[in-house]
Amino acid sequence: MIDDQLFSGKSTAELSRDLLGHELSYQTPAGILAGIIVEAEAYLGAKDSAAHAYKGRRTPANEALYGPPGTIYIYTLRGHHMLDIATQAQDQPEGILIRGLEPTQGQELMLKNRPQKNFNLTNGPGKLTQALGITSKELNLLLLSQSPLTISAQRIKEPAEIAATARINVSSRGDWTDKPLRFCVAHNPYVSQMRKSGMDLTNYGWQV
DNA sequence: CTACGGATGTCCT
DNA sequence: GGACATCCGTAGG
Repeated sequence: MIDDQLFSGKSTAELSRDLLGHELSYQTPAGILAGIIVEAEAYLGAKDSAAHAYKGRRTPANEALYGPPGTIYIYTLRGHHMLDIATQAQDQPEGILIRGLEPTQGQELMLKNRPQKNFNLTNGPGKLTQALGITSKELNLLLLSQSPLTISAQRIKEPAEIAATARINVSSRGDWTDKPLRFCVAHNPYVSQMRKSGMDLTNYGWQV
């Protein structure tokens, strides 16, 4: 995939929404692991009080956000690895956090990496990296196009409905706390914190 | 099935 | 020494 094709000319919020339904795949020596993106959050750089680059904060740890579109940003939070993609031009530190995946390939490997039941396999940002076997910052700062990670250029599935909500575990950040910058496939069971009663177990929230 | 609180590893101040 | 873009087990309805 050409990174520019996927990321050009759109706001980070639009890109987050558009990524739903695309397939993320990871080529490993043991095999290919892949899943459809069902949840993503946008973080809007220096002005966004919930973002790592708020007020232009720039450290070795968040350097990847300042890279060109398609730069992989891996960071750890309380011992878990998070997967982000930088979306805008160099030195414009906006990015997308991938928060939920519906597995499509390599589920046996995922279960080996993360022995958990049902949707618990990949329904959260720390969970999906564990299932994929991303246990280091090895991919940090790489471009998607130069890495074993790829995102399909087209949607594999069409969401029946897209929900936009406040971002998860972002609190007390003024106006930015409640902005609807989290996008997910409504009723898909691999969306984090999805209530059982809200799940569509027939079509998983996709158009039929 | 939901809500809550403790565990947890880095990074930055 | 504090602050986290989290996860899981347990307790209670």
